Amino acid sequence: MGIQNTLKALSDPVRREILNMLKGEQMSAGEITEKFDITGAAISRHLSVLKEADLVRDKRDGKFIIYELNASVLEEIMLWITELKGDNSND
Amino acid sequence: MGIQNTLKALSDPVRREILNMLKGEQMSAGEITEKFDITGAAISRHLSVLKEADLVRDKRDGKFIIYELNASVLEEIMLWITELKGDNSND
DNA sequence: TTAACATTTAACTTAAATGTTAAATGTATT
DNA sequence: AATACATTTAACATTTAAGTTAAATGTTAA
Repeated sequence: MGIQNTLKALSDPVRREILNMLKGEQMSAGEITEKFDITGAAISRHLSVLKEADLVRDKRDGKFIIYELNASVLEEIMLWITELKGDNSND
Repeated sequence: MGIQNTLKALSDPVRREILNMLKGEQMSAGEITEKFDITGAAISRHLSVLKEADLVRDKRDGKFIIYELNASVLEEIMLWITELKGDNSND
């Protein structure tokens, strides 16, 4: 994990869009794929990058694999940025 | 500009380290280079990526080119993350 | 157990990113 | 003006990332 994986995952626009789609609701890989103009295989790899970064969680539901957002990892990024900005009110 | 450039710039560990070094003080390209095990040319390109993303500003001082942090761009990232996390207290 | 469907994994291609060395640019010094 | 110094830019090699198609895996239903 770590900030490197997280920022790498966030640096791709398709992956950011996926995260945004998962904000409100859980979705299957197929539903996610429908929203893009790239193949399911490509989406699947994007999902695995997001999973690697722990930005999403997945679970199987019958034929489908359902993805949900895990935004808690982003706390670390917030912290890194906050420190960089010199807001050390919590040092 | 935009979130894409910013996150792309942040996704490299050398560039993040540069930003961290610039947190407290301004530094010349040469001083920055000294801290790494890669050539000045490589650092120079990293600096230009950071500049492109408006994460740093530069100015010439005689023979030297001095870099300083511009953390204000990170506000946008904070906002994006905040929205993703569903903290819509400011909608 | 076979067929159909959903998703992932593998093999491959292409494009982009990172590093190197060498040349170019700009400033200072003599 | 010539040399030295600081930095950037160009040309190139290597690695990494993102996409494609095809094969593999896992689940459901006939």
